[in-house]
Amino acid sequence: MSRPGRLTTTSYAVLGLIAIKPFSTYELTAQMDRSFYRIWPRSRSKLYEEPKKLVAHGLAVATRERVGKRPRTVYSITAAGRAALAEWLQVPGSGPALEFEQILKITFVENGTKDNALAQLAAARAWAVEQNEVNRDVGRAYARGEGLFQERAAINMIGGAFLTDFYALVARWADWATELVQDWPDSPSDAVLPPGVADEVVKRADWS
Amino acid sequence: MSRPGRLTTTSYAVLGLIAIKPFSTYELTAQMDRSFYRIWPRSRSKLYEEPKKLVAHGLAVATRERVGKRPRTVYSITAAGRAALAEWLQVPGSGPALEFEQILKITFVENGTKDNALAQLAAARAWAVEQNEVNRDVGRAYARGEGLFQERAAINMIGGAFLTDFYALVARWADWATELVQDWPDSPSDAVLPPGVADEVVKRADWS
DNA sequence: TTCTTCATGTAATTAGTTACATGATTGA
DNA sequence: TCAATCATGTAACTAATTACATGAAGAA
Repeated sequence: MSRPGRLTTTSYAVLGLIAIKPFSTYELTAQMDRSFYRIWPRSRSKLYEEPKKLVAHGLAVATRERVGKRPRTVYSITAAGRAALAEWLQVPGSGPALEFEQILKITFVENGTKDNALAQLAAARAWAVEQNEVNRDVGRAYARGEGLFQERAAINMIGGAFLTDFYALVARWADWATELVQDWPDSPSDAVLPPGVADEVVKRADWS
Repeated sequence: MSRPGRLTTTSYAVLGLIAIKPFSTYELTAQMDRSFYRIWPRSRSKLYEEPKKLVAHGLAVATRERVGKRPRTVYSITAAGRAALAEWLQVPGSGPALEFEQILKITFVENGTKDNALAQLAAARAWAVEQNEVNRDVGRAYARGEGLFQERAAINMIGGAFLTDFYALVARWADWATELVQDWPDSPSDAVLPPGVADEVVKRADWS
């Protein structure tokens, strides 16, 4: 009776995809890129494993097809799968978790130079610009009615708007920080906070 | 000569901490919470392993002390360690990675109810309020000159400001999304995008 | 003196990534 | 017909988490 591994958030993410329509594993990886990769990043190879778990739990069924002499597997959701999804949606998800290596490096920049800090900030801003351009183009296409799965537009907008604002935040923050750091002395450990800056930032936290 | 594992970003984060001053492993876990946990979250047990790797690489030295009859280990950085840190600061870090399960659930909420979506949004807002209150209190204490390691204030402000703005973003986004979702029909799969919303969001992406 | 919280770790397990391998299709 | 790219996976490895265990110190 081979214990199938426990279902993880990633399992449900895959289950959510095949709830839209059946997908082959390869198609799943493509869909991940477009649907949840930016809020739930996982490697491609995961998407070859997870569906097997779903099948073991009876939440999906696998259909073997062949393309030429090459086999491929298409996964479809079962009734039990839909029920499991609905239940999963009822349990509160966890709040956002952030990994931000560029800030981490700035946190320890006293062991390096002011230029190191400026470079990390520039990289962060460039990252935001790049992400934003992709995001904006997809959004525009969608607004023109060109996107895939248009019937999901209202739902997708919720997450899309968050990312839009997030990229803008990263860029604005990088600009703000760059101005501050430019006034630092060469050695970051000698940097002092200009008067008023701390208060101004604290004031931005005054909404809750 | 037992191959020590490769150094990861987490290794350097720990190295950055002991560069401030020597810490015992337990103190390291406490420092992590206050310094980098929110931008580089790792479990406590990691902080018992990583220093051993640093020692194996010659970047730190371990001093065995005892408290009563109980031993403890204090780690200090070496000259090679400082050099390694400085070098690490020169390589560009990766951009922010986000994991946001609440949005993930909203993405697949067509398999559930409108209330499911509203509940996820409420949870997200509550999360932001909670994080913000802690963050704001720490910031205020710092502004009054009460925080630990005040000499690092200018540096810490950079990352602190990002988090401040991030929490505000999450809350404002949740409010915005809640208003939208409240107008949905009961079944999320029937939701349609009100005219103008898509354009308005796309416009917010128009800065790069 | 007992309970709780602080302090200090190890062991077992797993989720996830990186690297590899190769068939099918298309266009130059 | 050759190269490039799309499609389809497996295997090996490891970073990270969860669960467990227990001594010290202070409070009640």
